[in-house]
Amino acid sequence: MTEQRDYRSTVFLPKTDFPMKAGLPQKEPGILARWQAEKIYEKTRDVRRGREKFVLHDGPPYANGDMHIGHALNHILKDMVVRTQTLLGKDAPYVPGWDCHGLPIEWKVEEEYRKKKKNKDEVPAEEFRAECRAYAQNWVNVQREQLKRLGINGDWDNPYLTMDFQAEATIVGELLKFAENGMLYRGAKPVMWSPVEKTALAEAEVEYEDITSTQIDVAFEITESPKLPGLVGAYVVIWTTTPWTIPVNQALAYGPDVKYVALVADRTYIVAEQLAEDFIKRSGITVTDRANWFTGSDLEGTIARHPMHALGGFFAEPRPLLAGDFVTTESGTGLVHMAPDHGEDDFALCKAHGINPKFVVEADGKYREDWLWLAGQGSVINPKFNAADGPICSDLREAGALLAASADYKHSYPHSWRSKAKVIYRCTPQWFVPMDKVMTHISPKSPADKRWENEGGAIDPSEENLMDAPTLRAAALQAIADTRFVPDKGRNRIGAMVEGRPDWVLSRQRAWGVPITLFVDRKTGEYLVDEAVNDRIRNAIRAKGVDGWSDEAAQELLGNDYKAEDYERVADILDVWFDSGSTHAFVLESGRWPDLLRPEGYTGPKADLYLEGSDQHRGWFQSSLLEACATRGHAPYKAVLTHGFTMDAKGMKMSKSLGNTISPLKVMETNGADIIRLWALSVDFTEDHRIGDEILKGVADQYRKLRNTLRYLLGALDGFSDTERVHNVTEMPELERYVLSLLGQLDKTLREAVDAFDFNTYVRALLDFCNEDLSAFFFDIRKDCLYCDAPTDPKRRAYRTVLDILFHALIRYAAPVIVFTAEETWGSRYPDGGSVHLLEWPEVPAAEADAAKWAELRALRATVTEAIEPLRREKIIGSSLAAVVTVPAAAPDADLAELFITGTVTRGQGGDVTVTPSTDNKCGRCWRHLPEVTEDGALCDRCDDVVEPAE
RNA sequence: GGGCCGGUAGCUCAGGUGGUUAGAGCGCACGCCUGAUAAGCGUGAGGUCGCAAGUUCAACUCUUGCUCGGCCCA
Repeated sequence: MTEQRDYRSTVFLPKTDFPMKAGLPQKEPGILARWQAEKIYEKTRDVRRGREKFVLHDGPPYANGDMHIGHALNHILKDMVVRTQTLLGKDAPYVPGWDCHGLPIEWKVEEEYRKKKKNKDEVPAEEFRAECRAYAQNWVNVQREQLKRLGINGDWDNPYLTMDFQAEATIVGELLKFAENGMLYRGAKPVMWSPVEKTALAEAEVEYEDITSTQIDVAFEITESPKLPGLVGAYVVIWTTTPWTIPVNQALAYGPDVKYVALVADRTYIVAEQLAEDFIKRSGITVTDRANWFTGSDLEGTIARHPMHALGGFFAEPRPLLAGDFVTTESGTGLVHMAPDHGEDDFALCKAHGINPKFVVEADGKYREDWLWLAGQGSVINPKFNAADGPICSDLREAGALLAASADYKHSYPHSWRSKAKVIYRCTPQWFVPMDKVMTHISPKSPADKRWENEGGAIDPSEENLMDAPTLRAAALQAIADTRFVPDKGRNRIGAMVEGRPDWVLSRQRAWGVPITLFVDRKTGEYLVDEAVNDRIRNAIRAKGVDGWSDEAAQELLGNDYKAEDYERVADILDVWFDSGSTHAFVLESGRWPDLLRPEGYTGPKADLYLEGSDQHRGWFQSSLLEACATRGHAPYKAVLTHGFTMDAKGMKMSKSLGNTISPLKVMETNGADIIRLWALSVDFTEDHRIGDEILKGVADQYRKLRNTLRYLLGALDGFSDTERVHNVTEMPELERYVLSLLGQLDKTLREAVDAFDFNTYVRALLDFCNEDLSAFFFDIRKDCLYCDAPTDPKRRAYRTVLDILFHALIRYAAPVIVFTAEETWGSRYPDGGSVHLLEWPEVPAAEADAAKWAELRALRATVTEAIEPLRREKIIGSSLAAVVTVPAAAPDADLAELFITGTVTRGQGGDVTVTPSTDNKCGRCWRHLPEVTEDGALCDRCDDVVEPAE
């Protein structure tokens, strides 16, 4: 036996400096710094200038606190949209923004005051607002750095802030459009009011908590009853958990279909039959007789008197019994006391009967100084005030009207999200946007227009009234119908909300926000609509921000035609949702970001896409929709994409108190931004989804597989140049053509996924292709070719050509997902090749392959590998190359030994696959077992040809 | 309490209009290779499709109830 030679040095192994271990947390900041230095965002704009636009309009996060997992998910999705659209060749600018006004910031600043023992009410409003501005700006800066770190490509140097003077002026301008078009009215309605903050609250600013309240039963004596005269002198019993509303009672309500009974005890009491036993238990009365069963409608026209009627005045007025559909027999007495000041049902029912609110409870929760009962007392949310031994109950008891009182009623009750204090319904003058007023300034689509749009089809009868009456509600519903929703269920959700929502309460009695810049005529109560005045207002805000609206400036703003003393300057500020609802106006239309502008003559929605969490159906999607429909007649967006919420590993909501939060900042520190990105784009974001250690570990594994595919490509392509390229696909081996056809399929799948914003499918298809078709199949089979064939061999050249095509395709597909790794990979192959993120979607060469034949071959391949396994187990063979395989004669025509990575393959008579150990000697270079090899360690013919000329 | 949405292997996800032994990737176990090497390849074990009724010849797929979770609202 001749001496065995080591042929390792003659084998063409992959060669690359690209490390297997990523070290993302260390590497990413460096790549980021380079992008910033090279102004990658501006470069992206430059290379796409003039192309078809795709405008994703950023929904502004609130400038308060660190980035959390929700921000990360949202921005990664946005970045993916922008990057994939850019990859497709579109000009897709991204201008990030922040929501800066509002109560939470105001509260933080006030909190700091309290720490410094400073009294907020003594600080001038302008100074206070300046501190709010600084506070917001600080968090904008913090979040901006955190979002940049995620690899989000945007115009970070020029974000939009709702507190920019330009923004504030535009918001005021939008408000004045509402005013000019009669889309504002001042009304009184019970609104959620926090006596602690002394302000009305938005629904989003209220949270519900379980509390225990005092429940009381109160008797109202009947003085008149036209249908049931026998009831005069009897007492109707009402039940309430808010004793403090009794001093503002103005009526009583019964259920017209509810069955009532008169309980004879010391006096006669009227309650719902079904609730009688509960009442008897609570009050402890001894019932001697039950008489007079009747239905609620028999109470029509009945009048009672207030228990405190002896006080005279308001309390001596009659209390009518009114029919209310909302009265149920689930709890209480089946009779409800009505205080239109303090309940929505109460307000509506009383209004329908001409009973108006009295505005008795003041902003701080105390009764008015001139009120006959409990004047100046309160606060009404104080438990002691409402307690069984509190002033209300004591007075009622003394008047003989208190039948029961106990502090044991558990229920869910609204609280302010900031102060955690109880809130109340309170009637106050507020500014509203009417949902159901016909908008004469929005020209309705004529039936003819509509028919034209429907391509000659008939008019949908359900839409006919929408055309006739373009109320804000109707216009919004039409806009919803015109908008693409991804996923489609979002349409359903926002549609139901808009259909049922009440008028929009715009006013807030706070300091940090955009003013409702209206002058109200003190005599007529009408607000002033004057183009010249409005111009001055807009200019003042543009110059000075919200501080431009002040008493000092009033006369100047009004000009010479009006006297300031004749007008009330409205001091309320706007609901912050109006701010964010107007972002489309000051971001997409202002021209401050020229990249966002649409070409001359463009009409319709300015944004292609809004993309936010599903909670924004009630928030930004809706406020933007209403704002735009009222001012422009259509939605500001063509499509709305919503994502679900991120839960912990068990699917439970994350909360600080549970300690199950996962900070994206921490994940970036330990795993890297590309890992969070891959996570966000792997999960089904249209639903709620999870994150946790195990999940992140899984994502990191997927990342490693993908990274290694890229690393292999880099190594295998070492030294590849155009001279080696095989230009004609038809000259390539069938396997290469097959893989190219698979790449073509992948390309199609990915394009469709981009169009559908289905990033889960996108990432999965990409990873599966890398793992299954490349690593476990193509690369494995061609290992021998790459390592051992001569560099000039046509097969090897074709293989490397396809690897090059794959590299250029995959690096582009992967770039929007793992933005840092893609850049690292690209730079590793093309150190002077610029950024991978400026490239366009790859052109994949068309390649034909017999799909059915290849499916058969791959199935056969699986059978063969399976058949080899027993021999391995019994240690008969190790490498599959040492296996000799017999396959059915009908097996497709192909180089089977090559495909199976085995020794010789022969076709047998039967349909079975059999495997035996090879008796051939093993080539010392390529390790294949071939008959021509004279002894183990000698060369096969191919290797001999390759090695000899080189020596 | 109401509206809407969801619950398929350890993890992430596929499973048009109901139809044979419910799939993939990863992970895991075991093995191979030692020339992608803190890599690569193979084989295998994992699921009463949240639970319970019902409709049907037949349900992961339809209906109802329950349960768990989520968003929004009260």
